[in-house]
Amino acid sequence: MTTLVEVAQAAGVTAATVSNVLRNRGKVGEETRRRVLAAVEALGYRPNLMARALVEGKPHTMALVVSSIANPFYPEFALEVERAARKLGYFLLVCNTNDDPAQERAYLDAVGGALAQGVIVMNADFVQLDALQDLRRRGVPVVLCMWERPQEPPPLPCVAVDLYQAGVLAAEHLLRLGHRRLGAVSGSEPSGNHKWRLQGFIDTLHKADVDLPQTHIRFGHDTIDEGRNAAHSLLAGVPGLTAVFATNDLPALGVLQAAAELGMEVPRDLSVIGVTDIQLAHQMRPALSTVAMPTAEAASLAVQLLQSEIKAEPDRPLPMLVTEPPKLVVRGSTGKPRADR
Amino acid sequence: MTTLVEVAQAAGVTAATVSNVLRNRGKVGEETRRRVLAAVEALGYRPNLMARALVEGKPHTMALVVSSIANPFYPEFALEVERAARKLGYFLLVCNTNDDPAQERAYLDAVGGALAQGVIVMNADFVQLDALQDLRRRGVPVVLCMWERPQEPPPLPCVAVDLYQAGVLAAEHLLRLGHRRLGAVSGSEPSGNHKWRLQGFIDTLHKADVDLPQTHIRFGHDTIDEGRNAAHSLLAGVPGLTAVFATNDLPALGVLQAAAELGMEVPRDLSVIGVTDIQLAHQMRPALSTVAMPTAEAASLAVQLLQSEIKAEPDRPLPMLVTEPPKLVVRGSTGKPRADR
DNA sequence: TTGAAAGCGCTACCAC
DNA sequence: GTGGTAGCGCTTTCAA
Repeated sequence: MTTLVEVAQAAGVTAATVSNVLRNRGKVGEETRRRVLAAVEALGYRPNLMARALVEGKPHTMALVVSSIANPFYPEFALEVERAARKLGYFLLVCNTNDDPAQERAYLDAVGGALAQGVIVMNADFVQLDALQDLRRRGVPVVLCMWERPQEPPPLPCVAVDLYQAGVLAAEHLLRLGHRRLGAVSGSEPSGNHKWRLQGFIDTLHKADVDLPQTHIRFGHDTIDEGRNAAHSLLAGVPGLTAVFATNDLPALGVLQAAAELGMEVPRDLSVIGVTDIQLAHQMRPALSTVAMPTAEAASLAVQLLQSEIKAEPDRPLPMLVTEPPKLVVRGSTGKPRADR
Repeated sequence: MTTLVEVAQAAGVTAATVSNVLRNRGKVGEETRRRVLAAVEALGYRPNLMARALVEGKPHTMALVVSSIANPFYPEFALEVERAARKLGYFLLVCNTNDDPAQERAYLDAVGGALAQGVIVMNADFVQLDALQDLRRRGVPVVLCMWERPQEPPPLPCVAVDLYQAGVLAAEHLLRLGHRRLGAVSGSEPSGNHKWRLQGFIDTLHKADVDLPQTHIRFGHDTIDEGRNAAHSLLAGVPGLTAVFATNDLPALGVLQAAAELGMEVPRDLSVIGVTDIQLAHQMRPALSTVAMPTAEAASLAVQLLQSEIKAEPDRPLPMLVTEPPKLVVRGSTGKPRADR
């Protein structure tokens, strides 16, 4: 590996000068600069980022902790985070925990060990808020992203999206279409993150004097397969449903499949709506109606917030950035119920 | 941030001893060790990875360069690479280039600057083999992964999968079912990476005296949407097709959708087969028949190969690791053609 | 068994 | 403008 000193020797100057040239820190003669640049080129020199990070006291890296990169939402989100981070001059280290607490700890320790200057953690059912608080107390900038209920903030700096509102929008849409017999499929456990979305849905139905009994709800995980299974159970257990709200797009796609398997036509026999608007939502046929999260905005806010945490005084009050509200996106999977229902 | 020296002071020893305790480099008294560990715990000390990397001459990091993390294959693959890398004690830095050469260069420069010890680059139409060779000449360990034609190796260390064979398997499967009027949708340009798969398909048909004229082939990119469009064009332009081979799963899913939109039932009216076996392939309905790539194996071989490149002599001959051949996976999207066709 | 000291490659500060 | 030099936090000889 070529080092600064070698370049300096080749150019007949000293390391300090080479460094000045490379960082554009004024004070460099035009001819010297030329010679240095030539030497850099000739030797194929690349500055050692580790050394630079060490002396500057910071690696130019942010970390993003996600639970499962296999869930398509995360790559899509990571893409946006990376874009935002790069704009600010950071590399992004994607840390995939596979829902394994040990692995999450390992990554957080690494970040604590200056692997990155700070970390964005995606809010998920299993995140250990106290571990994150510990990390923050030790001085590591931490941002929790995609907190779902701005009204009840977590004990960490966070980016929040009002997803109670997502449930409201979904319910209003289905009610407006005339649905009165509804079911729901949750992509998390009853006490999990999706509870707000579900509550928004239920509350809105109630206001319209439509009931959503427990028997019309299924809980599971955030996958197509579990959505399909839940839908089979729901459609078999509760005849006459005309619409299903899934708390996420992946289970919503599963519901779509279950409907197809049962010979139901969507949206004629069953309307289906999800939440998030992942790419698959519009790529499927029928395309999925959904409540879109402001993904790119959340990603960019998270990066901004992390940067401000990196620069912030240690004991300022907990900041929370709230995104635009989610938005209804109507596609082919929702429609009026059949007149005979 | 707590440093080694602070821990040492707290424990009443010197930095060297703390280091010895932490690295388990023998020669430490039982009681000293205890005191040191206590101090580490009390101060919440985490070793600075940058400093360690600097003195050891290597960060414990590998980089993976992918063109588009939005393509679901890459996250699935990255997951396996990370798993394999972690087993060997490396962190994985996922570098997403978005098919942007400038961004790719930036990442490769960073790796050249010791951001990572070496880099695995996913083979894609746009990878710049010469840029990678330059990097390698500069002493950076580079592995090209998913080279599609072991018989014609690239000028870099690589992990190859025989995907000509994938075309062969797909063709044999369709022929065996009785298809004689076939079409193909390629997820890359005619001269792109998928040419081998397509060639395997064509050659195999020829051997069975079945022709695949140029008019039965559409070229595009590796997405659902382009697959759908290509299929619409194909099915409109060539009536009577009974089966379509897509060189990748994503376009294959697009073909499935186009068929549905045209009111064709799969596999009764049209058989569809893809290549790769991404997760979506079995999650869709009908589930997609496909030729599965040995993804996990390729990932693990890539990591192994990179590690051996990291340790290798500079001028040894170019290594190539070849995976198991791809395997046919029959699901619901292929079947016999209708008797009247 | 423990300590002292020399760097790893770089930046930043202060002389010249 | 340019050079010398002191560290950043750590590991690793080599002495004690």
